[in-house]
Amino acid sequence: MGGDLTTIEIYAFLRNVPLFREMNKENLRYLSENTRCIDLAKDQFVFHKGDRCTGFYVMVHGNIKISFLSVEGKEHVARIVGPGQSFAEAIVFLNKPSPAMVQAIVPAKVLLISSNAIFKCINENPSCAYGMLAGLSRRLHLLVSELESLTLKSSQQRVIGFLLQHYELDGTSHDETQITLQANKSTIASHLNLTPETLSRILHQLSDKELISVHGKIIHVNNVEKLRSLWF
Amino acid sequence: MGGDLTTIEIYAFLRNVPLFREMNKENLRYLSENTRCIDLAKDQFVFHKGDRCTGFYVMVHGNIKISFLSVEGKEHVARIVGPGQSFAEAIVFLNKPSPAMVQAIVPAKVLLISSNAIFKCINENPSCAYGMLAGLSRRLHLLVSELESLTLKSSQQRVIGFLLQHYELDGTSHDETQITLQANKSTIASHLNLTPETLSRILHQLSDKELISVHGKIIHVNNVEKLRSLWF
DNA sequence: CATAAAAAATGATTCTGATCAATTTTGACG
DNA sequence: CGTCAAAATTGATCAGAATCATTTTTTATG
Repeated sequence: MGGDLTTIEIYAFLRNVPLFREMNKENLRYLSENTRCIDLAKDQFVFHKGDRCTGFYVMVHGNIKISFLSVEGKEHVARIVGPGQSFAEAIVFLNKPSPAMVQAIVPAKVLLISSNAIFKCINENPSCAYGMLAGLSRRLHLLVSELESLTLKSSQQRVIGFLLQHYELDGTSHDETQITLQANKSTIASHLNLTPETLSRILHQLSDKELISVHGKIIHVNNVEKLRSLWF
Repeated sequence: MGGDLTTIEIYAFLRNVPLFREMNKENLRYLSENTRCIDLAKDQFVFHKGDRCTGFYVMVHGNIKISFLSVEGKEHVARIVGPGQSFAEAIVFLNKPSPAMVQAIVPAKVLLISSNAIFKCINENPSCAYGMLAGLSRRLHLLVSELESLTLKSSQQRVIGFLLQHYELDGTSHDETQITLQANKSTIASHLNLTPETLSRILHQLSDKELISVHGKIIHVNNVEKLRSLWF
C-alpha cells in the first residue's frame, strides 16, 4: 500500500478526478510533475486547524475526516473524504489558515498538488478554472443541502437521508442492497450531529421495523421504498 | 428608488463589488453592458426553488432572503443578502436548478449579470477567474463556519455570535455601538435556527444582564467584552 | 388619527435528543 | 486463542428549546 506513485500513475489518477476532467494533457502532465504523494497512518493528521496549505489534496485510498473542536472539546465531523475526492481547495484560493483539522481515520494515501502549479495552469489556460469553479460550486451545494437537513430534519430523518445517499452511491458495488460505513459509528454520528447513543437507537428502531439490518459496519437495506417515504 | 441604472452607473457599482475587484476595465465594461437591472417589491420572488438562472445577481439596495421550505412548510433562512453582496454564483457554474428560493424582504434593486458574459471574461482573462474562485471560496468558508456554529454552539451562543458579527461590520456606520437588524426578528430567528419565541427570550436575557439594549430593530451593544467572553 | 393586521413578547407545557451510568460486543495484538 | 481496550449498546434521567396559547406592541393603511 505504501510507497510513492510514479508521475505516470499520478497522471492516470488525476485524469479521472472530476476537478481536472476538463484539463488538457499538457497542463495535467505539469500538475502531475508537481504533485507529492503522502502516506498516512491511522489517526495521523494531514494538517491542523490554523495551518496553511501548499496545495489541494486528492485522496487515493483510505478515508480522512475533516472536523472542528468546540471549546469544551466536543468534535463535529464536517466531512468524511474517500478515494477520488479532493479537499482544501477553498483554503488555497483564499490563502487563509485552515478553519478545520484533517485526520486519517484509516491508513491512507493522498496526493498534494502544488498550488503554484495550479495557478500556472490557470494563467496559461483560463478554461482550466472551470473545473475548479464547478468543483467549488458542487461543494457549496452539498454544504447547503447539509445545512438544510441539519436545520429542517429530525435526527431520524438525517440518519435515513445518510443511508439513502450512500445506498445510491455505494449500492452499485458488490451487493446492490448494502452499505459499508467508511468510519466508526461514533464518527458517523458526529457527522450527522447526533450522539453515538442516539445513532445506535435510531438504527435499532429501523431494524425493528425491518427497513434495514445492521451487521457491524455493513448495513443491508431491506426496504428502500419505505425508507424513502420516511425521508420525503 | 425604482428605474434602471445606466451602463455607466452599473459599471461604477460593479467596480466596488469584491467579486469583480481584480477585473480589468474592458472586461468590466463588457459585463456592465450585459447586465440587467431588476426592481423588486417587498415579498416579491427573485426566483423559486427549481428555477434556473441566467446569471449572477448583485444587490444594489434593499435586502433579500435565501431560504428553504421543509415538507411541513417550515422555513429556514439560509442567508440574508445586502447591498454589494452577490448570490446564485454556484448555480451558474453548476448549471443546475436552484436548491433554494430567493425573495425580497424589503423593496430592493438587484443587478443580473449574464452568465455568458462572465464566461467570456473568464476565457479572456485569468485574473477574472481568480476573483470568482476567491468569491466561491469565501462563501464556502462562511457556510462552513455557519455549520460549525449550528452544530457546536448553544442557541444563546449563536445569538451572541450573530450580534458580534454584525457589531464588527455595521458598527463602523453612524453609531459605533449599535446594530440595525436587516430583517424581522422572526426571519433572523429562522436564520439562527431558532423559533421567534426563543430569540425573543434570549435577547431579553441579554438585556437583563445589561449586555445589550433592544429598541425594535436597533440593538445597542453595551458591553462587547462580556459578550465576547460568553461566545469564546 | 383610528383601526386592523402583523410582529413580538410572555407564560405554561411538552418533547426530542443529550447526558450519565452500566453492560455487552468487537477487534487488535501478543 | 485469550486478553484487554475501544466501540457499541442499552436503560434511566435530564435539559434545552419547541410548541401551544394568550397578551401586548408595533406597523401599515384608509
